[in-house]
This record gives sequence, C-alpha cells and structure tokens, in this order.
Amino acid sequence: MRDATPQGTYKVQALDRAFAVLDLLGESDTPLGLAQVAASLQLHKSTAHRFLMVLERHRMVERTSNGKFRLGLRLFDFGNRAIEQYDLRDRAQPHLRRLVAETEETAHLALLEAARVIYIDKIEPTRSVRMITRVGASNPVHCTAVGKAMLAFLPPERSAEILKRVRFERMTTRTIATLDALRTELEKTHRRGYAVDDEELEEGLRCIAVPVLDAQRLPVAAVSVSGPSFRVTAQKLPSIANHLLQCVRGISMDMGYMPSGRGARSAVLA
Amino acid sequence: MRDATPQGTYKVQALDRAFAVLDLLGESDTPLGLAQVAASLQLHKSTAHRFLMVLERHRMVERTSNGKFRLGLRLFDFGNRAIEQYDLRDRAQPHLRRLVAETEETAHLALLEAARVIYIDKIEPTRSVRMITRVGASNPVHCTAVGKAMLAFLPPERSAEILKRVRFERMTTRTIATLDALRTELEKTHRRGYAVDDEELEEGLRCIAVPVLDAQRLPVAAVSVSGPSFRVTAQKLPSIANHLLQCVRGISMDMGYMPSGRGARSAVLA
DNA sequence: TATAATTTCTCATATGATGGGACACGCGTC
DNA sequence: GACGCGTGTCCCATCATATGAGAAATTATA
Repeated sequence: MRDATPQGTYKVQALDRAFAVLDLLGESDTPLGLAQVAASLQLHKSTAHRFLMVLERHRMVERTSNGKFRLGLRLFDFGNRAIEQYDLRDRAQPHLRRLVAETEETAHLALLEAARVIYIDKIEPTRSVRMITRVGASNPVHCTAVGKAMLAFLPPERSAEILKRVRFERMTTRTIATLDALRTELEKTHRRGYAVDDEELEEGLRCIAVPVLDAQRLPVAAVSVSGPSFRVTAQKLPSIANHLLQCVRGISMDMGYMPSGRGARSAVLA
Repeated sequence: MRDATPQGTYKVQALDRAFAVLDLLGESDTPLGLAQVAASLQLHKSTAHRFLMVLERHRMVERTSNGKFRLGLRLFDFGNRAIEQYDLRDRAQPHLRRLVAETEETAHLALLEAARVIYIDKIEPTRSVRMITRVGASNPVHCTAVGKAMLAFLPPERSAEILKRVRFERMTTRTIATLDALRTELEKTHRRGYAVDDEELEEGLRCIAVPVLDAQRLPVAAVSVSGPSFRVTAQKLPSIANHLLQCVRGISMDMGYMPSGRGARSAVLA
C-alpha cells in the first residue's frame, strides 16, 4: 500500500527502509514508539531500532521526552538548502505579499515536478481561515490551478510528456477525469491566460493561477490565489487574474527575466 | 574531517553513505556530477551511482538538465513536516513581523538542539541588506544571542548539561572563548533579562535576544533582533529589548502559555 | 572523427545488514 | 512484592545484500 514506483530498478534495501521510516514519521502527526514503527513497516524490532538510532545520530529523527520518535530538524536544514537553489522563492515573496494584500485571499507559489505540483510558499491574509495546504506538500497537476497554469504554457512536447504520467485521481465530483477533458481545459486556459480550479481539488475551494515565465518564456513556477467559492466568485476572476498577472510580471522582473525585449509578448502578459 | 560523532555505536554503512551524499550536495552550491560525488566521498563509481539512483527515486536528489545532481524537493517536504510539529513557528510569525516593523532590523526565531541553535524562521525588513543566515541553519550556542538567551534561563542542571558540550570555536576576536567567561556572561544575561551578541559571531554584527518561555517558564525558543553594529548601538539596546519582550510575551500568549497565574513573574517578563 | 571522460550496467564475491532471541526496564494488576 | 505485559536495548551467528572491478554505452572534447 506504499508508493508505487515500480520501474525503479536500482535498490538499496537499507535506504528504502530508512526512508519508509521517515515517511511513516512524517505521515503520523504524533510521535511514534519503536514498537509502532516496527509493526507498521513490518520490520523486526532490532532492525527498526538500529535504523532509528542511526537516523537519530544524523538528526533525521529525534526523540521526545517520553522516548518516542519524530522527524528531526536536520531535515528542516536539508529542506531549506534544497529550495535555496531556487532563489525564486525569496524573490517572489514580496510580490506574493502584495498580491495577498490586494486580494485578501491566500496565495501559493508552486513548482512542477513530474506530474505533481509542489507548493514552495504560501502567504495567508491576516484574518482568514487557515488553509490546509502545507508548504512542501504536493498535489497532482490535473486538479490544481497552478498545475494547469504551468501545463498550459509549456511547449507541446514537454506537456505531452507530463500528460502521459497523469493518473487522474478523483478528488471531488468536479475533478477532471479524462485526458481529453484535461486537454480541452488546457487549451481554454491558454487562450484565457489564466487557469481556474473550480472545486476540482477540494469541495468549496476555488483557485486561480498564472505561470511565472522565465527568460525563454517557459513556465518555471506558478502563482495562485485560493479562497472559498463564495468569496472567489466567477465575477471576481478577471480582476483577481489581473492582480496575478501584475504579480508574476514583478517576479519575472526581479528574477532578471527581461520582458523578452521587443514585440511579440506572450498571451499571458499581453 | 567529517562530523565527529564518535560515541555513535550503531552503524548502517549504507545509510551513513547516503547521508554523506546528501551532505555533500547540500554543502556544494553547484550541482555535482557522479564522478565528483564518488571522488569526494571515496566511493567507487558504481556504488555512488546506485546510491544516487535510489535517492533520486525517493526524490531526495534530482538531476539538472545536464545530468548533474542536487538536493531534491522531497527534502523540502520532509523539512516542513518536521517543523510542523513545532507550531511555534506559525504562531510566532505575526509577532515577529510586528517586531521587524518596529525595529526595522532582521528578526530570528531559534530553537536549541544539543549545543547549537537552529534558526527556524527569519524575517527581514523590506529595505535592508540581506543577512547571510539561512533558515534551517545552525550555529554554536556560545556565540549567539539566541543561544545565550536560552541558556541563561534554563534550569542549572539543563544548562550545565549543555555547557559541557560547548566547543568554544572562535568566530571573531570577541567570541567568548572559555567556559568561565561564558558562565559570567550568562549570569549577566539573566540579571539583565536579555542576551547580547556583540560581534561575537560575525564582525560588525550585533544581536540581542530574549527567550520564549513555556507554561513552566522554561525556554523553548528565542527571538533575536540583529543588525549592523552602527545601527544597533549600545544606547538602543534597552529599547529594542523592550520590543523583544513584548514580542515574546505575545508569542507565549498565542501558544497558550498562561502568564503563569499569580505573582512571581520571572525576571524576563517583569 | 578520433579520443577522452563521462555515466550506466552486469555479476561473482564477502562484507555487512539482518532478525532471532536474551536481557532490562517501567508499569499496572493481582 | 511478585507476576505479567509491553516497552526499548543489546549480542551474535547466518546469509541475504550491498559491494566494487571492470566491461559497455553514452556523452563531451579535441
């Protein structure tokens, strides 16, 4: 019942197991004891114990006062090193803040990885219901505005590559369920210049997103505004989209992506 | 020259090696090729290759377009899960923002782990030189204001435990270099109610910090304000300290740490 | 194109992870 | 206080598993 990555031919048992441990601890919202870890992963106590001790030495896990295990702060360190390379995040932040101030809704910054989107930042308006998303978490492309925004502006060959891998999990009744439907949606998105997720990921939640384009006019990320459907109404979409476009234009400038010189501005920024 | 954790008796070679790979990629600011990884870690090509493939399958590393390796976003995911358990961070953020607005200098939120402090959040004023610190990074306790702030308000037995482990690395000419000196400094800190780092970590950088106390009046974290010495002058310290105290009081409240009921307020909040 | 420097893959070998099981602890029950 | 149960810790003989030499394939460099 764990993640299906069947084509992975290279194997190092110890590593797979260690990551399974980390996974487990990451999923659980409460620290786990040795016994629970061993049982959940079908490892024998001594094995699980050894792993946990080694992981602890590396500060990948740490023990609570009562001896239970949870994820360690080393991971936090690594995580921050990992996104550091994408300085996109730092640069984008002020623009996202402005966006949130303007729209009074939650803004997300996401990257595309395989057929999933990964949220690398989230800004929430001061007074609002907190969103469930966690920075670092991921969602399938097909049911998110950010995902569709990036796909729609990727060159055909790259998007085709990704589309092949979409699994079309159903999240709500409105989730796009077929490749054809997604293709049509992407064309619509491209024409419109922004992507919409109309309760396709989560009941009652509406999002709207536009891609951040690099110097070659290729999407490197996407910014979205999300809020409860009753506030993010169909009428408001164009206005929000405008704020979004301003925002990503700002980000692109800050990243040093020239407005692509002369004429020929893409549909998005036009 | 690697990390000295000699007493760690439990060993899983594969894990140690895998983490060494991650470490290496984390240190390097530019992606590395298989050959470089293998050479740096004295692993044989095939071994390094296998590891990298497995790590890639787990998305702990990813490949750039030219085939080189760097840290993967899965680590970012894990890191955020790890920090999630300390919801301190989320709760503290608004208070830190206010603090930054008031002082116009950079604020940090840090935790204590072993004899080091780990920065779990950083807020920078809009117009300012960017600080070099990275969220997730760590520093020795003895040369940071946050470290001294926490140590000074820890119960003697706990702080003694930590003091034993301090290595007294020299960072600048002003870095505290002996256990005795540190002890005196901690007493001073305790009396004063706030800790000061006067260019002890970095030339030209002055910091001031106070601990965040939990319901049992124990430090769980510390908040600091840092800036160039010419702006963060000796005269300004008390005023900044006041803002800091307000800030941590706010955080404590938000965390549900009651103002400890009746009388007996600690020196810090008094 | 030739040549060098990569990365990828295969496979026999012995190293090193494995898990059975013994021990020690804390805790509630009898 | 003795017993049982559920913990976590530790040791060590066994063999499954990771290992690295080297060949093949790919990509960069001259």
